[in-house]
This record gives sequence, C-alpha cells and structure tokens, in this order.
Amino acid sequence: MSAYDPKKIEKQFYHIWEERGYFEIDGNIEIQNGKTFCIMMPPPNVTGRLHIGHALTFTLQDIMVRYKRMDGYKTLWQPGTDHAGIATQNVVEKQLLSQGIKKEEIGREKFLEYVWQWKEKYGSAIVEQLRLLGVSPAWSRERFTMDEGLKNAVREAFVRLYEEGLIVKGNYLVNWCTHDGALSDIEVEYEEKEGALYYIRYPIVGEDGYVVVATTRPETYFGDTAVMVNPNDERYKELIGKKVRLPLINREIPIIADEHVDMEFGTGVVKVTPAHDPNDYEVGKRHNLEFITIFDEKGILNEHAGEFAGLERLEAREKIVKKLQDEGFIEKIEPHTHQVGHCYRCGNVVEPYISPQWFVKAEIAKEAIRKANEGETKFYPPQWLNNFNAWMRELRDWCISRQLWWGHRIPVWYCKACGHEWASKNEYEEQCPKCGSHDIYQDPDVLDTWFSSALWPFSTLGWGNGEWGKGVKWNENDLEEFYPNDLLITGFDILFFWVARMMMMGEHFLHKLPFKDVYLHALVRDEHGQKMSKSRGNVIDPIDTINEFSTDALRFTLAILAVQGRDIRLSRDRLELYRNFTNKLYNAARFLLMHQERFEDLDNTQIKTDLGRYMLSRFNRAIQEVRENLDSYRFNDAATTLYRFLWGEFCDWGIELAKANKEAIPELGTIYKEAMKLLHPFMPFITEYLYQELSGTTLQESKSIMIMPYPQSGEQEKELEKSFSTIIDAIVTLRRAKALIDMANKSIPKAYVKADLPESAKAYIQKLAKTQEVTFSKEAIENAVADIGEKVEVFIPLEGIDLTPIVNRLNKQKAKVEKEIEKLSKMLGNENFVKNAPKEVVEQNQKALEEAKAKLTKIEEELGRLS
RNA sequence: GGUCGCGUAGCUCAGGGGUAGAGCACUACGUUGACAUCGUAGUGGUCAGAGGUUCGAAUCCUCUCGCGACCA
Repeated sequence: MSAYDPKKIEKQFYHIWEERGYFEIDGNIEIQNGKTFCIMMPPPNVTGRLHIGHALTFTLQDIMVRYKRMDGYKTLWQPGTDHAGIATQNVVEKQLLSQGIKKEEIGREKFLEYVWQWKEKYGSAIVEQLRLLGVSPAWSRERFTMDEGLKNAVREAFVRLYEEGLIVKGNYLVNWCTHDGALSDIEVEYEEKEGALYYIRYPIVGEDGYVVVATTRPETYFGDTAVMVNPNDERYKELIGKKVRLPLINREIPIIADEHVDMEFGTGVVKVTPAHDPNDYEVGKRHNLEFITIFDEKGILNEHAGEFAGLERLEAREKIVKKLQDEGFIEKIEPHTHQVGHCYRCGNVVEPYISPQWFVKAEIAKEAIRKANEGETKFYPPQWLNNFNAWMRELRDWCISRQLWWGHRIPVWYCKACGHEWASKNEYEEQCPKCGSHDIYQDPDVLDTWFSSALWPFSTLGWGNGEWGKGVKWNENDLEEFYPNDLLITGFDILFFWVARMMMMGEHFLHKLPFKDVYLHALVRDEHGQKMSKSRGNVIDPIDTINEFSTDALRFTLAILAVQGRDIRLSRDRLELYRNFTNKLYNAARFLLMHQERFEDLDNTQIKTDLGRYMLSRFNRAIQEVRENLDSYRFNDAATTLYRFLWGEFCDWGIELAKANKEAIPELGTIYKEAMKLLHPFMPFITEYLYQELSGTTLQESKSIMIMPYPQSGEQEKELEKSFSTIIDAIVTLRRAKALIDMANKSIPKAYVKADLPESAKAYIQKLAKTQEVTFSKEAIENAVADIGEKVEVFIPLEGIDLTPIVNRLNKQKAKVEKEIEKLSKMLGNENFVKNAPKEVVEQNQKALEEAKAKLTKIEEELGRLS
C-alpha cells in the first residue's frame, strides 16, 4: 500500500516559496514578458477566522495569479486586512467587559489603544490561516485599512469629496441600530416576522366617537403628529380637518387627507409618525407636521412617552399595549406577518431615526454607471451587470458616518468661537483657519468601513498615501502599471457593499473604472444545498478540511465545483474524490519512477514513439482547453479538463499502453512533468513535489515549478489520435466480449479484430485485452463470440474455451427469471388484483413482467449461441 | 409585486441547434509488481410540462408548473 502524504511537504514548501520571494511582483522576473497582471485581495476582517467562503474566493484568486505568474506576467496580488469597524469594536468591547472594564469609563483614546493592542496580537490570525491554503499574494506589501498610508488616502478622498460638495452633512431619517448606530440602506437585513396588527382607538376631539388606526409598532404613537385618511374615502370624508386626541397622553393632533393612504389596509386610517417612519417622514415634510422623536439613541423612551419614559422601546411595547387595553383604547389585535429590518451586525431591530449624519451624494456614481454599461468593466457571469444597474438606478445618498470609536475619524472640525466647519487632510488641527481660535473640536463619528475599502484598488498602489510606505509597501509607478486592476474576484453578496463603491470611487478619482473584469462567485452550501451556519451545525471548516484531505484536494474540489452563476454544494464525498485524485497522481509518478530515476524536460526532448506522440497530442489539446477556460474564468471546466486528461487519458491509457511499449516511458515521464505545470495553479503542493521527484531534484536545491513557464499548446496529430482511438476501441470491445464468456480478467489464447490497424498496434491490444494472440482480419469469423465496437468488430473463437462456467451461470439466471415470470404472470392474471390494487402497482408489475420476458429471450439467445 | 437564475441518470452536476455526458451510487468480475484512496465491463435519461421557430430542439422563442436569490 502506498499513499500520498501531503503533510510532509505543504508547510515546508510554502515556507520556501515565500522566503524566496516568488510571491512578490518580480518573483518570476526570469520569465517576465513585459505584461502585467493585478488583482486585489478582498481584505478579510482582522477579527475574522477563515471560513469556507474565504477558501473559495482565495483559491480562485490564487489559481488566476499562479497561472498569470507562470505565463510571464509581472503579477501583483495585493494582500491586506480590513479594520472592520463595528465587528472589531464589538470584539474588543466584549473582551474588556469580561474584565469589568466599560469603554465609556476609560474613554475614547484609551479604548483605541486597547483595540490597537488587540489588532497587533490577534489581527494576523486570518492571514496565517490563509497561508495554509497555499495562496501566493505579495505578502511584503500586506496592508491594513487603517495603516498610516491608507489613513492618509482616506482623508485625501474625504476632503476632496467634501470640497466638491459630494460629501454633505444632513439631519435625515436614517436606519438606526440602538446598539451600533447609523447603518447604510444595505446594512439592514429584512426578515419576515410574525407580529401583530394593533387597532388603537383615537377619540375624536369634541365628539363622542373615535377613529381606529392600525399599526404594527404601537409604541410609536407617542410620536404621532397626525392621522391621515384618503380624501376619496367616503367613510372618513366628514372627519378631515377635525382633531383626535392621543390616548393616555391626551395630545391633540389633526386629521389630514393624503392620496397616498391605502384605503384597503387596516381601517383606512393611518397614524403619522414623521420622526420614526420613512413614509411618514415624507408625509411630515409634505404637510408641514411636527417631528417628534420619542426615544434616544439607545432606544430609551423620552418625556413624550409620558409615564413610559425611561423604558426601552421594544420592552415598553407590551406594557403600553396593556395599559391601552386596560383603558379601553385597543379595539382588537390581529396576527400579522411583516418585514422587519435587522442590523446585519448584531441582529437588533433597526429603527428609522432622525439624526445628523454624513452622506456621499448619489450622483458620484453617474460616470461609473455609464462606463460599466459601455463595457469598460466586464462582469462574469454577465447577468450581474443587470443587478448592478438595478441597484445603481435607485441609488440613494450613502450614509457614511458611524457612531463608533474604532475607524477612520471624520476629518471635519468645528470652531466653537465662530461656528466655522472645515475638512482637513491633517490628522490633527490646531486652530480655526477662519478666526484662529483654538477652541475647536473634531467630529466624533468615524467613517463607514466600506468608505476606506472603496479606495482599496488604488490606495494600496500608493494613491493619497503621502510618503508613507513608498518603496516598501508600494512603488512610484504602481498606479501606472497596475491601475486599472485586471480582475476582481469576490462573492456576489458584496456587489453593492463593496464592488459598486470601488467602481464609483475609482472612476471619480482616477477617471477609469478600477477593474477590467469582475468575477462574482456564488455561495458555498452544504451537500443538501443548505446555507452553512453555526446554528445549523453544518459548517465545513477549511482548516479541518485541509488537515483531513490536504490543501490541494480542498482547492481542487472548490475549483471544479465553481460553475458560473451556480451555488457550490460542498460535500465530503467530493473532497474524498479529489483527495483520491492526488493519490492517483502520486502513484502514476511512482510507476514512472519505478522505471527511471529522472526525466528530462519537455523542452529538451524529442518525443518519438507513437505512444509518446499520442499522449503529447492529447496533452496539447488539454493545454488549449485549460488556457481557454482559465481565460474566461471557467474554473470548473479547466479543472474537469485536467482531471479527465490526467486520470482518464494519461493514467488509464498512457500508462497502461506503456506497459506494452516500455520505450515510451521516458517520454511519458517528460510529458507528465510538463502536465504538473498545467495543474500547478490548482494543486500547488503535489505538483511541486512530483515535478521535483520526477526531475530527480528537490525544491530545497532547485528552482520551483511555480516560476516556470506555463505550458503552451503545440500541434495535435489528428491521424495518430484516430489510430489510437481505434486501438482503444479494439481493447474495450475485446474486453467486453471476454466478459460475455466469463473470461473478463483471464487471459485467452486467441482473438480476431476486424479493423484497419498497423501491425504495431497488436502488442497494445494483446497486453491490455489479455489475449495471447491477436490477428487482424478483414472478414467476420464463424463459430465465435462476436462483439461490435464503435470502430471495430472482435471475434473470439469458441474452440479451446471452457464454456461450462458461463453456461452454468446462464442456466442459473434462466431459472431465476423463469420463476419471476411465473410469479408475475400469476399475479397479473388475478382479476381482483388488477381491479383493486393501486394503478401504479399494477403498472409496475406489468413492466417488471415485460422486462423479465425480454431478459429471458436474451439469455436463451446467448445459450443458443454457446451450445 | 418587480428583476434574475435554476429544473438533464437514483444523487450531485457539466453541456447548450446535428447520435445525451461526468463523478458518485448500483450490478458483475478482479489483488496482471503505480494506485482497493484501485482496475475492468455493465445497468440507468420523453433533458419539468405544453406550444412554436427549424430539415433537425435538451439547446432558441412563448406560456404553465415547481424551486431559489436579489430588490420593493
């Protein structure tokens, strides 16, 4: 028993590759051809742990990068991590709380010190995990979205947009999480919830009656500043212009009319809460209503809520409803499903809330939209352009301020003396540029994390960095060489969060879209198509998977499943399959090495034998397909081609046929080595290992496969391929015929093959079909077992073959089938059964009878031929 | 409600006007000195359904049904 053991080599090889600088932009300097290739790593969160989605995205990126690097491109794969505002702040806040420290007690500066300490200590966990995946980014250039250079770039971008009037401050209704503060529209996740529709009675002022309004959020009635009916609603025409009195608090509000009211919903009377509902906000502005905010930023009800002041908004609901019920203000409560917005970070119910925030104006996206539709950026799969357009068309101003401490602080200062407001690229400001006062303060908020990552495709190339990192983290001509980036690979789920924003920013600041191609991959699901989640317990951990199956197997599995526009269903079965593939590759190499210690490079070899030329021709075909598929990001097709060629052609036929023609073995070894290069981007470790083994070298002492030229497709020999496919057909057909006479795995003395083949083909057929003597014949042979293949006919003479075993087997089968027929006939002959049994059962049995009869005929035919 | 995608062998999926493919599973045989994480052979499909275009449709078009995603 001999199996491939990846553990021995993976860490060791990775270390050597990285140490030798192969991952860096000039790592392949010897084979560079003047072209460049650049791809940005979507920076994972510093707080993150590697999950299977990372494994997918980084595997695909690494495949492209290794391919391009081997193909002679000067290649930049820019790595880095994201400071992840809310997530990181939460992690550190929690950690401090466990030590009994509240961040409010220690203050902003001290808290940030803790965060930085945390980042230094734990922030590299994910990049270390990434290394286990075998990825090859230019690690020396690793960036952090809050390093000094990128902080400079963020201020540069902010100040320019501020001065152009594209960043503005406004007191708007925003999505508010009482835990995490303001959220942008896409940070709110909607979920269908079983709630209730509360029908509340509002007494009419000066009359005995009341109107009933239906609401899903009864606690907001403290903020009502009107109730509203449709002017065309006959039921309520009389009421327009009158007033109602809010229950318990007895504030009087007007009854107004507005065409927007849906007469069908609830009672047709709606409450208007301008400060706590986006629709009502618009109504409030239209009708000049008062905006009453009823809770603070933590969600605690204020004085407008009367006796309920001090309670948390959601906890208060029940108490408020109870009181209303007790006082007779609730008409009824109906169950009601509706969409409820939740914070994507903490799951808290999001509230519309009026607060002063910073926004990027939507018009910044105009040019990016136009250029994307002109094809400056191509999406893979292309239908994503539609989604991009659909979202961009309805783009609203982007709320970029966040009520956090951790992040890029908004570079805007206010002067207490003269009220002046200004933005500055400096980290600290000393005095007011207008009046010179020192009594100034900086805006307390920080920027949305996506603001800094929107700059990633060019800020990492030095844009706006100042002098920081120059010549170390980036080079002066980077922007020229690597902008626009050639490709972005990321998940479709962040198309709007990130991709679209990079496109707006890139276009705005550099007047070119940041990517030529954008490849969006789907989600990794479990084998049943379920989303992976901790609560479902179906999470596949990439690190565990690597330990169990190897990095190469994981990478290859993900690649071969990565079909454009389709989710990936990952399963252990699949992983096993491709782990087995690595073992197959290993054993093929062992076979070759059994015959010869080392093999030449293809460049220095003249392939002469017919089998060698045949395999080379097939290999050239595979090269062409793999290249075409990689060039169009069809990772699954590229991987399938490799799997089929290496296993289905090289091992199954190349090596097997070589057993009949040992002279071809040195040539096959040479081709196999070259094939390792073709496979290398997918399976970096085993290919390096086998390449070195077959060369009689070690990586420690030799050049790595990863900086050798990627195979170029050569000529295909069509005639030779045809000839070999006839040989293969002869072998398969003969094997089938042998199976028919129960001699499948045994050697037989003689067979005839009717085919147009050269004498040299005989050895192959004799060896692989285990037939001592094969004769080519132009005629059919009498008194023989015959089988017809695609291209040939074969005949096995009956004389000299012991037919007893097969005749016995056929007789046994015959008896069994006859018994079956008898039983089924009897059953179907029974009138009651046919009448009463379910139709399907009757049909099923009829079908079974027919099949059994057909089988019997076949058996009888065979018996007739053999006796 | 709007947009998009999907429906192909028992399962997971490729393919995308010209004889229906792979892997797994299944059946039978097998330890011939690379590999049982394997080999050989075989069974298995009205390509969701109905219309249409075409010499020809799994493939293009329309509709229906079912599933999913995103947006409201």
